[in-house]
Amino acid sequence: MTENIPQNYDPSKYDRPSVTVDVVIFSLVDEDLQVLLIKRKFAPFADMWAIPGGFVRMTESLEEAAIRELAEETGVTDVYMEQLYSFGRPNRDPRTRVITIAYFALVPHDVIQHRPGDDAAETGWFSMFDLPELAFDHREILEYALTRLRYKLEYTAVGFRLLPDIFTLSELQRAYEIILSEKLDKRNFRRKILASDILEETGKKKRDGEGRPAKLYNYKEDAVAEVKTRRLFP
Amino acid sequence: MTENIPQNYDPSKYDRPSVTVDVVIFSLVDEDLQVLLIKRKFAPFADMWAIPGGFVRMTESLEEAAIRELAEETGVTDVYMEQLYSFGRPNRDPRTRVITIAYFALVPHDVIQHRPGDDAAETGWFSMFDLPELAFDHREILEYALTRLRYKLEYTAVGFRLLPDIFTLSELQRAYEIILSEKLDKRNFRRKILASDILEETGKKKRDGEGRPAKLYNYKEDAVAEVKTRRLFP
DNA sequence: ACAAAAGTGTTGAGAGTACACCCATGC
DNA sequence: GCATGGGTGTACTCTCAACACTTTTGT
Repeated sequence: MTENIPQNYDPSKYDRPSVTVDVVIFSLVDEDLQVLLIKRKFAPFADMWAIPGGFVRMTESLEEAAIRELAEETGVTDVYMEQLYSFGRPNRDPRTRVITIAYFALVPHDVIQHRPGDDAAETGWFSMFDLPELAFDHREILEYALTRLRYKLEYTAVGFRLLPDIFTLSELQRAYEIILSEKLDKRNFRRKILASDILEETGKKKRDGEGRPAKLYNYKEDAVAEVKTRRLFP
Repeated sequence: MTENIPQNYDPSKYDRPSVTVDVVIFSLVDEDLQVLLIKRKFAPFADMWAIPGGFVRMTESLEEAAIRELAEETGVTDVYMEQLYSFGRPNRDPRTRVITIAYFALVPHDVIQHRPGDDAAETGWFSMFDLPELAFDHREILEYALTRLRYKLEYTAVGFRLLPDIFTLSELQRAYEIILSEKLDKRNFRRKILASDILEETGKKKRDGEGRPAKLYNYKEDAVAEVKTRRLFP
């Protein structure tokens, strides 16, 4: 039950931890899987980088808090986001007990609005494969997020949520290769992605630079979030 | 980051929600997947059944809190348990803001100690397929837990964590059938389970009642928790 | 000997994997 | 015409699914 230690205790009587949401914001930047971090200005961990996040307000749900944090940092709302895990080691924040519910979001790079405004904190994009020193237990959270992202790519088809609205199959394959850190076979990739039936041709073609123009695809809006397939890649 | 809305705010200044852990305790009882519930004695939801849980103490981690709750209700500590999801809709508890981190545990029925002591709350086992009316959003939590349990059974081999230390393959298959609510093919089941290489023969045989005595198995202690296989069942 | 549950193999279908060449365009 | 990236098919292997009879025990 939600509380019953004894049940007649007023929950408000107990010591209460602070509760935050942290949002791991993934994007593909420069052929790299990157994550948005914020530079802390104050102790503890002053001048170190940290995952964007903040307190859960008393009137908003956890997911609303995560969406709000995401919007504050990126100006974006309609992206793939899911709850990752909750972290609550007693001294993860040296000041006081802070429990954080971590989310992760997949954001197409082209929709992100740089907003140095708001809380005026310095932000930066960092490669997931070359992270700076991080505040709190944030490295652990990022590593957990990467594991989960890779896992999801293997048995669902969320990868395109990191790409612009329309994209080529080569771009999608490159996204998968970057995140999984392994090379995939072009023909097998295309067959499987198309077999999952979540993409449709736009009829348009991408003509830029050299080479044969590529068909542009978008994803079907009615595609179920969790495409229950077998693992997409070995 | 863990908190930075502005960063120099003392986290302790914010309004803080109460934080609980709720533990969905699964067990196999009478050829049925059942869950342990507690009868509430006080408002809100007086006399309704609820998932056992309680406040997270300031000095314990979330997992420690879940283990403590589990031990309080069942007297058992060394079982399979994992964090399920965090639920935080603002009015899920009508009294005040309560965020709960839900866990689920798989407990072999034979190790459970009935303990009507402790908080003297009435407890009961209920079929997951015939639940009573539940307090708070606890029905939602239970349904989520069942979905997750079924999903895990499909691609890992945690099913035996609901059985006694040693068990027969028929007992294990029955456990899977009960939880998945579908009949499985005996030969295919045995082949797959044995192929996953997490069980070993004890050399003993179960001789009770009629029929040919069955080999008894136990699971290898060194079996990795997450057996990364393809889905075990269709 | 018979009732009851344990145990065991094979076949066909579908999915996964590996692999190499032609196509459309820009310069 | 050549450089660049896009696009395509096939053969082999492996996994999955369907399916029925024999074995060992207790009574």
